[in-house]
Amino acid sequence: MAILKRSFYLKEDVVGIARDLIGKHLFSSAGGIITGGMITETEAYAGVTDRASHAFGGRRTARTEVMYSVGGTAYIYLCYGVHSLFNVVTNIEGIPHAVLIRAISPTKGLPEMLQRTGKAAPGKGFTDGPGKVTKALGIHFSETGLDLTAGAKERDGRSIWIEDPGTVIPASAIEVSTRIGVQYAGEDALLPYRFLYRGKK
DNA sequence: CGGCCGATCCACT
DNA sequence: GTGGATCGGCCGA
Repeated sequence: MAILKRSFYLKEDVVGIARDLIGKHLFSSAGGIITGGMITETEAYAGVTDRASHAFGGRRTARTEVMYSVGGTAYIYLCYGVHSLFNVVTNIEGIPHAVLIRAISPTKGLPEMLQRTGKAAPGKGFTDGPGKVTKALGIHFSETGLDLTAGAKERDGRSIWIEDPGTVIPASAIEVSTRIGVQYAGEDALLPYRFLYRGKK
């Protein structure tokens, strides 16, 4: 597998990147322990014109500043005071596009993921939500701003990266729908910006 | 500085 | 199906 290069993240079509991230593999290294899995659910957040985005209207705050970083940067924030949500920043520096990783299918480091989540076995509902993905991978919102293109090179004992297994996911295996939990976004809540991997079809 | 709220999850009915 | 947890960020005063 090859680590996704900067060029993958620099494209301006954030919705296309969200779709292309389905089937890629997300990895996390913490203190030498590597965990990861295939990305099976994503959502695109289209920056200043998207009411559901934290950067809507060009808002810049200490938290959202990371969204304006160069594509290939991790934007991780705390949601509901409990969950760290992991996003991939896309597009060139200055354009706050991002893709939320909502679910993965575990492929590496399963024992560690079970330990972190307090589960006995990876049944349904194991890593099928954005808060559960970060918990299983040991990702914390304090790690926002990490460079996703640095590979397994650790910074402060942590690193996060995405690899391309080279497998082609047919369009028929990807389901498109509206985003979750963004009712407040008005008509933007109706945009088809959510992608789910469906094994067969 | 005070108050409200969230790109969620889980326990409980 | 529903409501509570839980706390940083954001906004208004």
